[in-house]
Amino acid sequence: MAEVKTKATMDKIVNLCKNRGLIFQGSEIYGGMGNTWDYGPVGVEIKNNIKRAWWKRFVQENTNSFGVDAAILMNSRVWDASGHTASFSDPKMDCKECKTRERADNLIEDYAKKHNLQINPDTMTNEEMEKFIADNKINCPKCGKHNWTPIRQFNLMFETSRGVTDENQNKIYLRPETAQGEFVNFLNVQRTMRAKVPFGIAQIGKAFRNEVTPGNFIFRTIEFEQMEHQLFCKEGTDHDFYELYKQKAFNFLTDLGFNKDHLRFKDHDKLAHYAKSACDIQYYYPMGWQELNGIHNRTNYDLSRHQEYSGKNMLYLDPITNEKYIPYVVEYSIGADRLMLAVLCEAYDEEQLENETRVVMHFHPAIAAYKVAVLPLQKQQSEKAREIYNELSKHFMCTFDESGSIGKRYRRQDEIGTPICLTVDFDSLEDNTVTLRDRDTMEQIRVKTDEVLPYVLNKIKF
RNA sequence: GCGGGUGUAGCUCAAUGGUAGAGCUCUAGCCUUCCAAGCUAGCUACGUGGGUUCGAUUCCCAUCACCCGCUCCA
Repeated sequence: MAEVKTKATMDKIVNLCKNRGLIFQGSEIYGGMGNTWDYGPVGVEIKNNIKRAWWKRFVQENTNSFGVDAAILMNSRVWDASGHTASFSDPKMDCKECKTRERADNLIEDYAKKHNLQINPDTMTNEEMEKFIADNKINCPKCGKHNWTPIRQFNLMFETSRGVTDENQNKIYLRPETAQGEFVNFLNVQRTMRAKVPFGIAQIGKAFRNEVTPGNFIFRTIEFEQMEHQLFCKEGTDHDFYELYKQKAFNFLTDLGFNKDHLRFKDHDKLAHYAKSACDIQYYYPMGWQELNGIHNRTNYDLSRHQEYSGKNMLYLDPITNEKYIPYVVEYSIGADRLMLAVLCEAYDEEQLENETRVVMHFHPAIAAYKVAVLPLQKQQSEKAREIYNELSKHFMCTFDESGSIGKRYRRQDEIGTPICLTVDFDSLEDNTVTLRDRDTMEQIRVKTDEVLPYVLNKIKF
């Protein structure tokens, strides 16, 4: 692997985002709210463009794929079926002596194994577990002392309630992943789109996890957006689709402008309960190699579970062979916010000019917030520049800036990655030509005003 | 969630038990025909809540947020 180099540091990215209107701390005027971030005027454009590019590649150009937008709040039984209710919540206790945290059920399990006891902590209540640990003097495995806090339930799912609250009766969850929205709509999509296996269901949407984890800016947040594609296929073809989507995922990133040396595949050491095989694509973030997206072979686990829990028949009838089977699922999932962060890091560049440093975001033009910045060289050209701005704005996002020197305005646009600066000068008023200045090369060309639109549209194509 | 550290303007940093100053940025005006020029004027801050005190940005407590480490991340 070639040596990985990047000029981006997390500090520089965070500062740029704050100063240029990309991303602000959540609830900032109230002192903030941990691990939440708000996208500003520039950031929301970039994020939307990222989502649009992804949707184009995985829905629009993928003939046998269909989009959905499922509800964030789902019937609680969904999470029973998915396994989240059981495995996303842990009974934890802290050792008051050495401050380590242990899972109570694991402590009991280890103790039972050592003493050959037939005990299953999964069937015990918290009170029973506390009593068992006290009665049997189970000590802290780290410091050997016995001074535990009471058990506290750590549920990674955000809870809320429906209607007039009656404690547990109406407890529902904010979805901890979007995938179940695709699975529960498998039958609906298949029937209404007359879809034949293999086909895909894609979704972009928010998910929520009540984690205590430090976030690394927008890398890990308690509220995040996932972009997912579930491919439903026949057992036996699953491996080939798994490899295919690994490649598609990788190509999507390189098409966005990622350097291949900043990406790598990483197979999971430990597989989740549903997965037959699992692989991440990692990106070389400022804090090191971290997961950017995952490709999982989920087998027919999810649909089988939903068949079991919902009582609905999830069998697919192959119209040619007349076979009936529950399809396998190859999942491709990428975090929109993580991708946003990776795109920012990848685009970031500093160029040393004569006496100054030029910060440039080399986004793919399709990703840039503004496609064209319209700049009157002097205020005398403002009116003409406004006309051009109004016309171009009908086709894509533009920005207008008439304050400060022209060089300063170029710098502002460089910092948010605007690919084209359009300058209106004296001659423009006479002969209807303008100067287009390229963000990456800093080269300038002179074109007729009616040539601008086709030029830009061609440039921003993804 | 635990331990340690930090918190003054958009940013980087000062000073002070008697309510704060600079540079950059930003805004307005002048000037200027294509890469952060210059001149003039201006906006903007002691994270929040208590306590001690005649008086707290400064001392104390709590809280919130951030940073580092741990823990967690099927």
